[in-house]
Amino acid sequence: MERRSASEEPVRRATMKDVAALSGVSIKTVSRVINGVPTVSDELRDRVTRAIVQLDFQPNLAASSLRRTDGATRQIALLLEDVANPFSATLSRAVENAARDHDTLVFTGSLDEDPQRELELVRAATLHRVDGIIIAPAAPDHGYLHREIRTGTPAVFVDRPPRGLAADAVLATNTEGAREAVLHLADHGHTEIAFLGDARTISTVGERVAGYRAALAERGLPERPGRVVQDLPDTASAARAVAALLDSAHPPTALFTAQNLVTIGAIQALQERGLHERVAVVGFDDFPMADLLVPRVTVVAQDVMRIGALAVRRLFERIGGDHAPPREDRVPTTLVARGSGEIAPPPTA
Amino acid sequence: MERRSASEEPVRRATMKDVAALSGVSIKTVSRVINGVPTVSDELRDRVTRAIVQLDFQPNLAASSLRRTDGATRQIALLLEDVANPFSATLSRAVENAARDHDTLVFTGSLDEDPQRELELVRAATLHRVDGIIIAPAAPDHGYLHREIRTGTPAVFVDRPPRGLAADAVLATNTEGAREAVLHLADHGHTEIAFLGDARTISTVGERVAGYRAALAERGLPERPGRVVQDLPDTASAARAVAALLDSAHPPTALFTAQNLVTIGAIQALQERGLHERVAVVGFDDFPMADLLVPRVTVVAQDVMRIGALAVRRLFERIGGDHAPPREDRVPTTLVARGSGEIAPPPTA
DNA sequence: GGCCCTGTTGACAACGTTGACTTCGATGAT
DNA sequence: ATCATCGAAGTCAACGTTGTCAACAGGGCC
Repeated sequence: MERRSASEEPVRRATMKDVAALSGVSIKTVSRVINGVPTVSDELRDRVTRAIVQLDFQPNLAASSLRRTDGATRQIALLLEDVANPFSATLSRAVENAARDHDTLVFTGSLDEDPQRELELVRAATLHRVDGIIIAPAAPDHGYLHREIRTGTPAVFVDRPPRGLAADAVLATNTEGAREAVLHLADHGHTEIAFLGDARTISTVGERVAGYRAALAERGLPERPGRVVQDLPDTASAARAVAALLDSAHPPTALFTAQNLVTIGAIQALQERGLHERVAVVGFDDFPMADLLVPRVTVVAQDVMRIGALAVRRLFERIGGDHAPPREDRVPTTLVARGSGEIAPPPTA
Repeated sequence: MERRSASEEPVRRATMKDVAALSGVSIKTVSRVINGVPTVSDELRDRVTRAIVQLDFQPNLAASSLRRTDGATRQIALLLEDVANPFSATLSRAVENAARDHDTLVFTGSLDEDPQRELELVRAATLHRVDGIIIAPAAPDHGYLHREIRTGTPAVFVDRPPRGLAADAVLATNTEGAREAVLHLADHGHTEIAFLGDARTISTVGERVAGYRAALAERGLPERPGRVVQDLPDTASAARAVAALLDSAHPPTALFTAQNLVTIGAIQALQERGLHERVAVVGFDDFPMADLLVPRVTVVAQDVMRIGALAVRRLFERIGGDHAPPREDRVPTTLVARGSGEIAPPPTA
């Protein structure tokens, strides 16, 4: 009768030494087999391979990266606003997929728009000696990253460009996307179009405002005072801002909402007043369920998978030793017309 | 005139040796200061601390975990169905927050319901010597994990229990939640309630069917043939299944949709037929936008943050050396009535 | 047959850190 | 004054791997 099964006992992991002993070769030869060095005879390679399988040997990556010249750890960090929001989650998936091709694992971390948290997470990432960092930054200045880049941890920015630092960036065509959204509304007859966006400290907001203004100018429309509302941090404040606009002397007939949560807040406000079939809305950034709402929501969608894939490619070029000057890639947006952006203005303005 | 700035040159990272040299002590003393060993005089501690700051020294975690007896790497893996889906994303956030308290970074990986991918990712995780694994499994059998657990990588299951392996699990009260949902529909007058779920290989589905049947029995309602539809892998197939039910001889007046994507597919199908204000729906799992749809969607919500926090706590107990028999924690669900679940059946049945 | 070259293998040190042990001087008891 | 004791510091080896270099065997060439 067996008591607590012997298999419960913790078991030591096999090392190269064990593999070497079992296959009757030197440790170095095991190392060569593991790393695919060609100058190993077929016979030894066979013996070693069999021993590896038999012992379920996995090389110790820590020891390996400690000794190797490049010190690669096969892990990168992905720092995002919040992994629970759709944009970040999709990006995370894109990065994971691309990193898989490089046999690399991805740490994800959420910054919550908190510069302090950004510092901590970058610090944690370098402590773990990640091979590189992809970051959608929260901090207003990224000079602090210069030190990390110099010590061999390259960084690629996504969604938002670096400030106070020359580094690679993969960004959406914010200005063009916003312009297209507002032109779309104008071309459906709207002359009274409001802009709603989140914190103006976020550089994408500035670009989107610029696109909004460019479109108005292009169609010869005036920008009325109070029509550009910024610094809306969440859904609720966006809803309040829309309510205030609708109560103003000259309510807009169309809204361009420059961010996800703002779009949702705006829709809530319109629904509450029963105006969701009357006031046109185009949002920046697609979101799940956008085509289940009534009306279905027209958006300017970012190609998030592409952004992620490009960022990873760029990062691995840097990891591979590319020292070319930093580059900024822009990924085009797509207008997805679903209904809310095609609502015509009321006949009498 | 300076050419390419000297600061572009890669810089060697400081080691304990550098810190020791600068502060005039032995490497061992530096190690003691880093690890907070009390038997260091205040003066030396001061000198070392200053040198650490001056050199921006960060200990090499790889070397440390290589040498330490416990071999801790301060990283855990979180393997999920797909980080881009809301349940997984929220869980990911919960785990990240909890892990932060342990100065631990989190690798996330997506399994896509692919058992092969699960094996690969677990393998990658142990290759990186993570301190532990939290997994929402895809594979039908987890015996393979026994080896990893024995070699010192504990695993905690979330959302779905382990099979063929004794391991900790943190799960929702699936049966009770489903029962509550169906009772809710019955108590609003429905006698013709359909069940729609995803792949029956997923154990949660079985529990939810059980809850459905329990509720029917409790209210003395018969289970009509064809009313339990399973194996709906995505939104589109769920929509088709609902369409088929509505076209049947005895269409249900209420739907219990046992998973996120199924709920969304069902709503799409109802919207297409203009029945979304006629047929009652209660979904398992909350989802973003559920309260923006018309009608707003009644759901049985899981406390995902709690599940994540419990899983991390349990994992770190294991990492800390707890050898108690595996435990299964159940986290209660909450019914959130929003409208779609309170639609009454048509007067004439 | 001797020499050099090539191709395969192994011995050894080193990566940066920590555990075990030693050293040294000061303290306290006798 | 003497010796055991203790605290604070240091020395050394080891963790598991890889880079460097040396050793060796076999083959082709003169």
